[in-house]
Amino acid sequence: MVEYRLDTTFRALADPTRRGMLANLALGDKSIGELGEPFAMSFAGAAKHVKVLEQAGLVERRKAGRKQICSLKAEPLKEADSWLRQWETFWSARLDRLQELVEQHSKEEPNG
Amino acid sequence: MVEYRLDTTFRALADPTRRGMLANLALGDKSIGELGEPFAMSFAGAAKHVKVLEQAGLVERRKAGRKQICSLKAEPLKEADSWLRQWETFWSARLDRLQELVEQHSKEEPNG
DNA sequence: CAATTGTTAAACCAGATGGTTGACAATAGT
DNA sequence: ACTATTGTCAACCATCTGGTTTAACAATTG
Repeated sequence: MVEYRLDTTFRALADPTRRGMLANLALGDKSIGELGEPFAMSFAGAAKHVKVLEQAGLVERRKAGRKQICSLKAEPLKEADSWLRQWETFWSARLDRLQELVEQHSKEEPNG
Repeated sequence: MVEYRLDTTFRALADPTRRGMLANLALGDKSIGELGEPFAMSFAGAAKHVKVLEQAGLVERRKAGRKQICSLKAEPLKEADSWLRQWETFWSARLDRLQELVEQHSKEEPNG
């Protein structure tokens, strides 16, 4: 369903600069210049990061005069979270024994 | 706290082969050969993916005779999920108006 | 039309990724 | 000891990344 999008979403999130930009956008819309400002980086460099976020569907741009205002689009984050929650049982301590049971079933070689 | 680990975790998840391997591991422990089998890929290629997962702390290996059995470690997934849930309010429809309010506060230029 | 501001695009670089092949090591079975 | 199985490692390749600089384009202001 959204499998193909997980690639770009997770990739976009794999960079601290981009996560920082998202955090910044959470406080309100920002221009590309404003987004890049905290990161001691060239404008073009910041613009590349924004483009990655945009291609992942995490930010949307709209023109406002000569600026382009970026706003957060959380939908892909929701999808990524949905995917991650599939694994909830595996980090839930109460179900550690379930995992052990699964192991018992697939285990073929005895080990000491 | 775990910020540095988010980099490697999200990156590891950004590849469909590796997500597939994780899904496979959820069914029980597997050797590297078994993990690579479904992907029509050289053994060495699969081993590289496993290494990425291992460095992200998502799989753990233990020797069992001449095989090395990989098992799922969900802790980093939990951390990634915790990070994502910070954004829950932004994809929750009920709080769309909150986002609008934030926008109002940071907005400086009127747009038509 | 010119100056300023905001953004895009292109060329370039070092390093990482995803993949291959081939040589090698270690274990299990005969 | 030999062979088959399982895995490691290094070399190699094409492509992507994250970053730079520089130049060009677009829109607003004057």
